[in-house]
Amino acid sequence: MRLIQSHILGSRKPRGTMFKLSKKADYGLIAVKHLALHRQQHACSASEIAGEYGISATLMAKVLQKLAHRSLVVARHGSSGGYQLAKEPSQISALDVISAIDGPVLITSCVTSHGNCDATERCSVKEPLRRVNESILTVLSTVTISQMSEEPQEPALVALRT
Amino acid sequence: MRLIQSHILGSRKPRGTMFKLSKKADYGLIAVKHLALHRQQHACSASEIAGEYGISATLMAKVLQKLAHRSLVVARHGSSGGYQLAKEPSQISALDVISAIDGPVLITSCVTSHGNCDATERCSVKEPLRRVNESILTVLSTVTISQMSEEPQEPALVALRT
DNA sequence: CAAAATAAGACTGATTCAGTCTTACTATAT
DNA sequence: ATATAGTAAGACTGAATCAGTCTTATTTTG
Repeated sequence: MRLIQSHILGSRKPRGTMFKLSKKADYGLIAVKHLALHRQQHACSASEIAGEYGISATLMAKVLQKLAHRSLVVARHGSSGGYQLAKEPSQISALDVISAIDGPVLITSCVTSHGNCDATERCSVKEPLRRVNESILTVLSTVTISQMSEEPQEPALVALRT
Repeated sequence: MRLIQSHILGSRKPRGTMFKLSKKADYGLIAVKHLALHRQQHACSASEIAGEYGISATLMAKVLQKLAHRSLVVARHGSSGGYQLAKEPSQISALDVISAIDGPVLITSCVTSHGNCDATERCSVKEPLRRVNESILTVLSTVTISQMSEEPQEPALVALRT
């Protein structure tokens, strides 16, 4: 017998749409925000954070490992160890967290980091989509962890190249 | 023996990231842009458009069917039939096309159209992500098909609620 | 009536994602 | 020193989704 639905957030559900954060990226944001709130206190262990939000401890550990790899958090081994933010919450963007876990944010496979399509170039929407992609990157990099810990404030303006 | 790599754009490749348009949505944008360019001329058949970009005809047909369902294009049956845009290219946004094919654009499962998470609400990032989601919707709805058929112009400004 | 087109749905293989498990390593605290 | 509590890392599994195909029916023109 295998445990199918093991924690609150549940197993995979019908997606309903593309354009979605992976759950791991989601968990990463939760973890980083948690660390931001408990900053200056003790280091938080993966299990501690996981328990707080009803997420599997080992899964949260994996997420935090990736964040540590990208130097967004620092890990302290041993008992009473755990994770702490490596930077100020205002210096960490949502994009930092998401791309640390899921890799680069690209809305199409055409828009690679080198700018070339993965196939013969008859595709006519590559360039327009590249501009859309940049706008989304701008949005994600504008939102910081410290902002995510506050209430809504002044709307910022993001340039959208059309 | 089965034909594995049947058309130019190729079969599935490692994704490398979340936050990506489905290929069908991509094909939808290509098709709509094509129809915009050949506007006022004859109706374009699915096979005609598919052939132009090296995409499977039946697959392109399915994409166009979804677009017709959402009244973005109109279908004409019979020989010398095909598809035509139902609106002006300036009245069709990238968001229209993408959501017609993939469903509503939601960056997390938490951010449903009803605004409530699919699980117990300990999630602390739901509200910030909802605001990010809105910004992305704004970006996508700002880009029109007519803009995608032009060269880059003036940057537009999109409000980002932080 | 035949040809060419759309319409719609079932089906398949590949891929990816979420989550688990296991093993090894490391540092703290008593 | 040694037990303990933690991180580190990778293999593994089941489920879900996606891309694409195939088949059958329907509609319209010529």
